[in-house]
Amino acid sequence: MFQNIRAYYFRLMPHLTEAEWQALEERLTIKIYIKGDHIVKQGEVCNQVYFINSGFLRFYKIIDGKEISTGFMGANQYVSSYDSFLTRKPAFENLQALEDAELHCLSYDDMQFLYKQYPVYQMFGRVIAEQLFIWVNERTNALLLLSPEQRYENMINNQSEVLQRVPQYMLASYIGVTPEHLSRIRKKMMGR
Amino acid sequence: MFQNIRAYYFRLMPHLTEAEWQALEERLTIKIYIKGDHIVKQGEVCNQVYFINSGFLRFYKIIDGKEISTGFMGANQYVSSYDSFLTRKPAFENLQALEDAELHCLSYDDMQFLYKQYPVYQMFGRVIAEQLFIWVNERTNALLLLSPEQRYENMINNQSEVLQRVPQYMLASYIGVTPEHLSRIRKKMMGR
DNA sequence: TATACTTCTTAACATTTATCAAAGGGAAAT
DNA sequence: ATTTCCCTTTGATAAATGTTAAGAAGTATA
Repeated sequence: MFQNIRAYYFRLMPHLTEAEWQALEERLTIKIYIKGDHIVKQGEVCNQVYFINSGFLRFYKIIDGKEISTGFMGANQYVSSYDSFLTRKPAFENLQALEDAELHCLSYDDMQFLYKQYPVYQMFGRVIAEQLFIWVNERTNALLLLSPEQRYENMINNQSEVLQRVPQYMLASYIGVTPEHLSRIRKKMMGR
Repeated sequence: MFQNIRAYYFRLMPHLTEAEWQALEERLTIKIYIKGDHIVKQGEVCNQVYFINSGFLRFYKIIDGKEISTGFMGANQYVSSYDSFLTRKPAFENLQALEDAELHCLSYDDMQFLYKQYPVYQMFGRVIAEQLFIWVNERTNALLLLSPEQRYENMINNQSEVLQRVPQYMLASYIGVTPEHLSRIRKKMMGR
């Protein structure tokens, strides 16, 4: 049932015991979403962290009536409106299934329980937060230091799965340009 | 000697014991930097986390021969080239004292020791990483969703200390525009 | 199949921001 | 007091990106 997420945890924490794992496993729930469904809506507090067993998700928000995609995640990744989850404040973003998805869910209360009862999960929380920090930090640098064209090239080189699964107009807003401009960038890059 | 950082830790972890604190305290070292000094240089691995007891620091990097400031930090803040510290890879950024500074330092090895020996510090590492994530996440959103003018307004409202301590051309690169353009933004905002 | 719908492309034009150059102002040094 | 240096402002021009509108290509739906 939980092979993928189990492998994920044991890879991250090789010394995790079966007892510790079971304390987690018995708190996991499974949710199925179909394409287009919302897992978290802007304005709600996010009460879960999700492990993507299968499917493909995105974060997006509406600004001035326009959709702006802010992240894409596929199978075997952890995902959450983590700032909302941590601060217990309403989420700024929507989390949506771009393809049918099976998620394994852990609630905020259960996670706090695990933190308290099993110190090893403090380490898990630390490593997750560290990875998220590293990831967001890279994204900030890309937005501050690279041109839209360079950001698109980065995606081609490092996130080709996203390119294949996501319509171009979502990509455009993720890169920080209009769909029309991304189209021009692609044309300009054709020769290479 | 270590009142400030001590208060910081106990505020973050009210149940910290004296024994746990002392294990940390005896591993702290003090370093003094004068205005202009580099604490971490681009290309070096960052081996310390720093607590700013006094002074003012910035991160910056050189791109195409131009300086771009990527962060400013003042007293009673934690600071580190944290992605380099975590990944043990060379830092992408320079960390520099903009004013004379006294830093309290903890090495990577000592931190790993504390993580292993005192589980409470796993929680500390988690909370630090979580705070960093929330902070960088906000910055990403500002860069993706706000205009340069709005980003400058944000700094006026939320980081006025930075405005007072940092020359305008450093601010400009932090906001993501040229110094000339920031000057025009300021002119345009004069009326309000 | 026909129709509607969504996405992508293209073009003309508008706006924002960068670049380059020069001048002004203030602080530190002589 | 004068000079020098660094920072900021200003102006003219150029480059990058957004906006609007239209059409093309592909896909789902009746």
